[in-house]
Amino acid sequence: MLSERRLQVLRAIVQDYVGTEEPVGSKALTERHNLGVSPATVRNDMAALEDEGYIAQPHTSAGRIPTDKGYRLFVDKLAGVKPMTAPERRAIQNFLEGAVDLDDVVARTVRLLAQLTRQVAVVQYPSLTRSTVRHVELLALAPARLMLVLITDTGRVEQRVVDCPAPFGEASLADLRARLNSRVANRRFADVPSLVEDLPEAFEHEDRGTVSTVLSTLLETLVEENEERLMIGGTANLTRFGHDFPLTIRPVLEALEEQVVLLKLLGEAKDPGVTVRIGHENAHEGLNSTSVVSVGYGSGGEAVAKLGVVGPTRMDYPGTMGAVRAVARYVGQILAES
Amino acid sequence: MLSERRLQVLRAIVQDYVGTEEPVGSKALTERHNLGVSPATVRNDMAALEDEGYIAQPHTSAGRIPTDKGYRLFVDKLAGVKPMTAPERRAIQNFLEGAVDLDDVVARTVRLLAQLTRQVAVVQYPSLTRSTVRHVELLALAPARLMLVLITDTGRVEQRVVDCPAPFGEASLADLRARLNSRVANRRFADVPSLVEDLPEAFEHEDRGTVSTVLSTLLETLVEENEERLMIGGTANLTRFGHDFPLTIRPVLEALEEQVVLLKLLGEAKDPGVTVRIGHENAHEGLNSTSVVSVGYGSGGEAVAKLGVVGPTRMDYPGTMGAVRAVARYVGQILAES
DNA sequence: GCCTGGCACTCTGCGCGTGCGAGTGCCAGC
DNA sequence: GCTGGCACTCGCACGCGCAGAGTGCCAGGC
Repeated sequence: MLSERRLQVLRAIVQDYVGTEEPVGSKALTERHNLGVSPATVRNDMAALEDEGYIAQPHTSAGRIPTDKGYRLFVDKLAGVKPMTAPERRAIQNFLEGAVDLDDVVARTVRLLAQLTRQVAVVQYPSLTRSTVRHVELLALAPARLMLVLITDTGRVEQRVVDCPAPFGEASLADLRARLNSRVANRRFADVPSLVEDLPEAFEHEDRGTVSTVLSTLLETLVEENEERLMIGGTANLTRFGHDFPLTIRPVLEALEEQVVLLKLLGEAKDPGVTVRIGHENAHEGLNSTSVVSVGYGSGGEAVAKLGVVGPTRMDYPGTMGAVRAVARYVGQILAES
Repeated sequence: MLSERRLQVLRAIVQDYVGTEEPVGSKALTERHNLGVSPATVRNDMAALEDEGYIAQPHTSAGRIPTDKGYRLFVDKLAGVKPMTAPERRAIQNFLEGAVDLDDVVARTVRLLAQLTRQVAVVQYPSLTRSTVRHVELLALAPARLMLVLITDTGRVEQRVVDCPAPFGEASLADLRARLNSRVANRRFADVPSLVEDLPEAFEHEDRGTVSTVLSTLLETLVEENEERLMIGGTANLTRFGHDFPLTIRPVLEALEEQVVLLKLLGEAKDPGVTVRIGHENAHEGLNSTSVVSVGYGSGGEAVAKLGVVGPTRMDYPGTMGAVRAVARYVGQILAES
């Protein structure tokens, strides 16, 4: 177990390194933070911290920089979440309130996050699985061809073309439309399967095939995961990453283009609160020198999707966590209102 | 007017520079291209080309590199469009045919373009203004609140909530829905306004306000320009841009995040064929050291949207133009089929 | 026992001077 | 109008030395 002072030394190292981007030495530490001890003492502590793997030297006779493990300890034990100031919160709220539709909400959120954190922002569209159905619409495109349109409470619209096994009359269509809506409107997606299970039985024998097809298409749409979309922004902030450019940002840009990778990344965060994954904790190789700060957000109490930022492991964790948390909270509010 | 040989020298310079990324000197030129003359002669030609502003020296006693003006001449007079090979064309077709919906088509197109050209790809979603209406659907959300859903032939779905001035009965709704569709289905957006103009007159006086409101919402949706979306990809290719990194790519990344800028950029290309805008020809400052190769594409004979790539002015123009043209052609085919 | 000041050592980064090579411009000759 | 030759100009890579920052260790003091 590390002594209290050593933890303070680690905290000071992280703070200084994040601020200056340069390895920090014992002397500079004692000057900037009043630790109440001399550089020599700090050096001993640093040696101990290095033995434990919390900090490292880029090369002999340079200052120390935190390791992933060091950042982890910092985030878990040494730093809180820095709350946004009141003016900041107002600005967030104002900016998000101007949104006109779901796309706009997401777009604004991305922009906002990128600006606040000066990092790359990733926002997942509100996912289907947790939301509720606002309306289901059925249109006849042809006698044996329907279009199914699903409208969710978060304003998302999904459409699917359904090829029917047999022609489906206008009357049956109206009937199905009405029955469907009376059963599933304002119900949660998760509840839909059991609610529509017995619907085919209410129809004439010749229509049952079509009804079943429509229902299974509907259920497929509900669970469809690969339709999960996300938006990213602030990639220009990658240019502030480091000095050794191309090598560092190339894999990051590549990873950011893989929606799958990003969705997995956000999905991994199970915590109800803000989740931080540091450096090698990220499964994807290209992101081994980045940290991901993410959190769920939702229109009610429940999380329907995630958002977060990707930045260098050397980032301002308290500030970033604060910004991410605040933005998530306000997006949730906006979604609940609309 | 430049002599034939001088044009050849310019062409050789462009080709070599694009290949090597290094200023090209007179000796190297005569070695790689058999111009039939000595380096000294080439030097005279180069001096002339420099006087005319087609090439420049980064510094005294270095080789020459083409200027924007030089590239312009090269593109206009000296280079054709390099057609794709048969296997390449097949690969494009196969890749695009796997798409399941519009989003997927666009996503695949972006990927493909980025891979083929090894540059940043930009694809605009098929725009509304040129396409036709497949179906208009009206749903009652509340007695005086409707949802208008517009489905286009390119598979795009737009929805709007309409607040009515007065409650609108189920019968009137069905009536309006039927009339609307019989008039506008399969008609081009541009024709819709004149086709629905007199619709309110067919309704009872008390419903006319609502009908007008619905119609104006529909028309707004049709012309809505800010709803134009686009997708970009291949930003990782920016890392191959040059040596002087952060400075060069930062503004480019920033520009790429401004949808407005990109839409304008693509919109500027008026030509029916492939359009090339080189360096300072791009209005946006951040793109002054890039070239944009773009072309319209569409499901029928007509262009409904644009796509293109953004890359360094030092790019393989014939190859890029060929790839862009080929991809546009096949996307058009795919859209027409679906 | 822990902290402290001192000291010798190590390593990086930077400025400077040098030599090399690539490329040019010009000129006289064919 | 083309060619070969020649002197000249730069930029760049390399090597050197120096200063500065930082460390580890040790002996002494609270």
